[in-house]
Amino acid sequence: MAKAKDNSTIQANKKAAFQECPVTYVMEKIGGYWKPIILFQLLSGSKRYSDLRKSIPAITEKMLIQHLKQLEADDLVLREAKQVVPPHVTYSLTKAGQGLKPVLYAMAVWAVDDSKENAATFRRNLKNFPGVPNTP
Amino acid sequence: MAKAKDNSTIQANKKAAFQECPVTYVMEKIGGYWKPIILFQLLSGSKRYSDLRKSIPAITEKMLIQHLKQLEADDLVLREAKQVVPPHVTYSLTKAGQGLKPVLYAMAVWAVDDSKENAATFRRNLKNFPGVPNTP
DNA sequence: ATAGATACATACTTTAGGGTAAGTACTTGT
DNA sequence: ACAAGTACTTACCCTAAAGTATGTATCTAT
Repeated sequence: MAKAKDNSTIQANKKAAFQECPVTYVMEKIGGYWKPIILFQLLSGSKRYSDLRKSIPAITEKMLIQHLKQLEADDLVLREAKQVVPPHVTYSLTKAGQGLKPVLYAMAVWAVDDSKENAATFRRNLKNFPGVPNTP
Repeated sequence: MAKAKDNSTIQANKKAAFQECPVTYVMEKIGGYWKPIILFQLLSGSKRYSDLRKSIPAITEKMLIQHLKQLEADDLVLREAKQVVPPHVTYSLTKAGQGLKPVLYAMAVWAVDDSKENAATFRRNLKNFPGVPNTP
């Protein structure tokens, strides 16, 4: 993981929010660009490291293991390695990880609703999203 | 808002995830240290700017309006200003904002569950959290 | 012999977001 | 005359997270 300075306001705030706000607690565990996507992939069953890489082509290996390690440390995914050579490692959701299903589902429902209810806004957002050509 | 380079991988990935992953869509809207806390404050009813400041003492004014503006742009909160002088501005949740209630609730439920189920891990996390004295 | 597949690791750079500090405009109370 | 309260704004700095690039060990197939 990335090193973290012990005495910075940002860390203090993070800690406070982490302790007091359950939503932040969840964010810390499933936040970031890749974690939700990885978790989503694992919702459909256990996968090998290389399978994950293939099903998420845009992710770099660094990001992939980094987040897998983090998810493992947070007891959301389980790593199982067969002691063979060519290595064979599978990742799956733990019980706690499975428990996130309703949370992810609630989020997905809201997202679809929200992007439908104001489809115009949604499209505008996408248009104004940095790095998107205006009329492709 | 903070500037964002138009041609960066991070923005491209963000956009892709934003488009494809509903969870990321939600994260973009309620993620960050402060947004959940602000939203939580507004769940209990509309509040004045100064009230929000008082109920979230640790937040700076910059962060507060910055996120309020963002939330307003995302149509999650509604800003209402009385044209008087001393200004009088109230913020409340829009319908879309209210719609987040089940999402936030699901997250809170999971968080409590998770931090109970492995209370030891939770405490260890807190202990190892950067900036926390080992035995206060 | 060498290329490819497996599952990582590690050094180094960039960027988005969060933080600090100070200022604005206008009015009321003392 | 001046402090205090209202709701912001703006310029500048710092750090954590994301990205780039390359390396490692072992075996199999060609």
